[in-house]
Amino acid sequence: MGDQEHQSNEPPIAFRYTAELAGELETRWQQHWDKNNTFHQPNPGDDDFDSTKQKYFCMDMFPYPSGAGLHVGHPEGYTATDIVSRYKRMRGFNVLHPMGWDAFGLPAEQYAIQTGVHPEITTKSAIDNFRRQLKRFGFSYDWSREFGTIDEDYYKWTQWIFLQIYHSWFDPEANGGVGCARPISELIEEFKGSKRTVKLNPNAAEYSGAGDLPGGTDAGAWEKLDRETRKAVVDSYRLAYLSQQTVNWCPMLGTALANEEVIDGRSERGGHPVLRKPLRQWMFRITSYADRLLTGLIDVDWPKSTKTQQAEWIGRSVGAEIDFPILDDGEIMGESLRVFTTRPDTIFGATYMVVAPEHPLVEFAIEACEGKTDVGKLQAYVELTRNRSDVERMENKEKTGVFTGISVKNPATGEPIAVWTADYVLMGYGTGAIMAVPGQDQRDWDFAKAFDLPIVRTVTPPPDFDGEAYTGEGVATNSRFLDGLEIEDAKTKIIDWLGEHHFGARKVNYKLRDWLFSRQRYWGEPFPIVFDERGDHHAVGMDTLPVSLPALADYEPAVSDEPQPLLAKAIEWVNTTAGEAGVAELDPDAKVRRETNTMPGWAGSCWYYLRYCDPKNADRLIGQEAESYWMGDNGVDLYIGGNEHAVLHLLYARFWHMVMYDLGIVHTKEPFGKLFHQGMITSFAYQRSDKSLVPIDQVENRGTEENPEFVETATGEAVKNITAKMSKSLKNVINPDDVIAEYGADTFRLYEMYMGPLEATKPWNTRDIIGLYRLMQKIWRLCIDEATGELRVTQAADDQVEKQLHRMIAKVGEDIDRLCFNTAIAAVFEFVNTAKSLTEDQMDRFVRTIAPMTPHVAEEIYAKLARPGSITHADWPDFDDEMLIDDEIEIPVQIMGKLRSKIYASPAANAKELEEAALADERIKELIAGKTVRKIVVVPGRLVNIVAN
RNA sequence: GCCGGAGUGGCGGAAUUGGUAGACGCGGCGGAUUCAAAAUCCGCUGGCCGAAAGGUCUUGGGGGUUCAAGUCCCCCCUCCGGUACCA
Repeated sequence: MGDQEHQSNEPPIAFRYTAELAGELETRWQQHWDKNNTFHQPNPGDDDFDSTKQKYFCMDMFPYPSGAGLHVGHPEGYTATDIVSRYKRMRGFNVLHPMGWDAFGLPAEQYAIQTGVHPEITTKSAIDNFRRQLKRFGFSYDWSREFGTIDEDYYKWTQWIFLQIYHSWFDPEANGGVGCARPISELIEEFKGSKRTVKLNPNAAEYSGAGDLPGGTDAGAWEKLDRETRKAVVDSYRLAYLSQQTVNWCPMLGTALANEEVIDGRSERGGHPVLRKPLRQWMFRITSYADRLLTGLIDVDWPKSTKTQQAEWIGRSVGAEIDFPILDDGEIMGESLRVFTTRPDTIFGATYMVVAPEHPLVEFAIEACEGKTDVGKLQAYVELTRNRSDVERMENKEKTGVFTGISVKNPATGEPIAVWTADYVLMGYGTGAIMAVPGQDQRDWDFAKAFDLPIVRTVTPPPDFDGEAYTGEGVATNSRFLDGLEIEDAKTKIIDWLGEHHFGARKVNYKLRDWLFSRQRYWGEPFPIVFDERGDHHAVGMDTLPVSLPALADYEPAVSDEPQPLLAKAIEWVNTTAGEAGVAELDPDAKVRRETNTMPGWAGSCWYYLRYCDPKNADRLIGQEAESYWMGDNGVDLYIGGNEHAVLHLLYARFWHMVMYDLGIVHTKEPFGKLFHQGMITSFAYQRSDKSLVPIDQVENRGTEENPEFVETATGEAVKNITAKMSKSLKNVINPDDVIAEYGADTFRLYEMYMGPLEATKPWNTRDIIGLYRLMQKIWRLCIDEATGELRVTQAADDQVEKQLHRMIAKVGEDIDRLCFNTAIAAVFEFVNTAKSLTEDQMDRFVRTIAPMTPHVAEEIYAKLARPGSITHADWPDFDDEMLIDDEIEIPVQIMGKLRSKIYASPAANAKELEEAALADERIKELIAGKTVRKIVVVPGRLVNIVAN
């Protein structure tokens, strides 16, 4: 405080690199870039488009513009893509580096409920704030391509894509069995022309396993069918379909959620409890693409962990479906219970069956098995499990169940076995029924023990095995004709046997479920669908898009057990005519009601990368020329974002892309050629001994700087200094605006890139920022006279500096290519620490090298050097390979692998020369005296190792 | 439980292909400058032994392969992320 008096006595250094100076030059250049459209990238077909250049599509995961503004996590990935984009421009690429807004979503709607302010108003002001903050970082986005998912021009095409999916079906035989989406009109033509058997889609999830196929599986000739049956058949093929089904209902959010959005029985957003409730919903037949979604992962350059996560979510498993004939008083009655198993080889050990409580056979048993089992108990069990939430199910894994009274015949042993129901079998996977093999499955073992059911081992465990169920390798036993076979051979043999006797066949199953696409919220894209008076759905006409979201008087969800979508409140909007809605197949005056569900937040993010390529196109979602150029061979060349999207967004977007690929809208098989996840930025936090966390302002250090002793102020309890997620409640959130005000944007960019590897989780440490601020000052002082603000140029080039400059250029370029920004910055440190003065030409190359990382200061010095145009479009400096080689290098000499001496030699010295030089070294001579040299390993240019004892 | 990733000085981290472990930054110590401080500049900074030269130990722990291991192999521990009654 008092220091200021003294400071004011000093002569001011007018052009020192301070936060004020940084702020001045940064905002000046940001305005300049804005005014001159410096980052504008023309499209193919534009007058100023340079078609000789290769493309580079470099993209961030666009943010949800929250009212809280940018978090320090946002600029981490954004700085990385900005550095790469600027670098690639300088390397002569046409760079597509866009930004937009993922702007539909719950927070704005929740806020609207509280305040009555329309979400559009709050969202738009949040966008303005985000844009202001991003511009303050100097990111080189082509802002002319900016859009939000809430823009009508944009969601018009989101709705359009929905209709493309709605109007399509998946032909699994197409493309030699790979499968392909085709227009639904082609399917109908094939039905009409009798080129295809008219039947319900055998792969339709809404029908499978339940045995409730209306009109049977084979419907007969198309002409003879009534309207309802035709419709049921066609809808069973559509890639977008309506289904009355049990959904994940979240009462707190007032909406149903996709499986991917439910984590441990709670909502992914907010962590609210999720219940199971039947609801009529729009679904996407993403399961048709399970195999392509899986195999497509092989060729993309994505983090291994992300590929694994998606692969596991898809959950392919190979096994067999086996029919167990249902017995009526010991006689086969014609119906069978079908199960899926990955271990058909263990069928001789299948001593009982289990079906899920929702399985139709249980319903049948309740009606038909009076006297064979306690039907009341059975019914009570079904009731109990239905009301049990997922959270409860996960917490309590004790095996429970009831005998259904039904028996089936084990086709392998011929023995009758009992059918039980238990909630450890899930209706949603396989056929909702299993053959229980307690000898080889721990869950079945636990159940068998709990209910005293027989256990037969069919794989011989090792002699020292002392566990319960044995799941390891071994040979079959107690399995008649399989005995002695290894598991894989036994599987093949039993599947063949089952096939011959018509008991079953090989089958591939997936964990992936169809994608629930309806939400009962307001702030989302309306569906381009109407319902006629019979309740049948119709697509609105393409030329009536967009179906605009109507304003509402209030956004409060109706409190009701029967969920009611909010849009139902917009009565005038809901009720329209077929003519208005552009439904050609109905009479124009026919009354129709609009779909009142909205699309989930994922819809807009499923295809935004395509719109960036051609954001203003009014006629198509993307022009052909733009698509072909920007998507190129690889799709998006670099896509950076958080790994929280490893499954959700990245799986959904791939699915939409694949459908669009099949329909000829895009030409690459995958949307994102290279994907990278930036790590989380954490913060320091304090933890009590019970592992609970204490807000940062309730802790004090009662020790010293070197030996800190942190205690909670209120209680005096010792707390541990740890790193944890930044959160409001811990008061350890860093606001990027504050950091920029204190140090400038270039320093901020450098700091986040220097913290560590881009992918690593790293703690924010304000103490460390100063080092990067000092680097900025050193860069500035190296080029600018702090007293005059003029360039500081020397005439005579220093050889050593010249050499270092070449090295830095080589290192920085190489490190940017491999996204190792921390080591690139270390190379800049090394250069600046060595170089005391630069020639004009050296300075020019120096600032071009640092320009991708610190664009403002680089642009300022470049302008002072009076170079024409923006440094943005300057060429990346060349370096000379010759300059990277030293005249003489240090070669370590080891004896028995331990460093004993160093010799100096030409980097070109061969093995013989190095060996001689090493043996001639005084210290080495001394150390090997009296020993026998057994071997000398020489790695030219690296080291000499003498094996002597 | 299963799947992925990680564990290196006081702290963040480097070591790209098995070849000098600790680049670079922070912090710390010492010095120059200053009436003094800030800022800046210079030097030192993994532990232990030693006055020094040097020696010795050291990349979570234990074993192994190799002339040579932070890096490869086997076993174990800890932390982070994902996932889970998926048959």
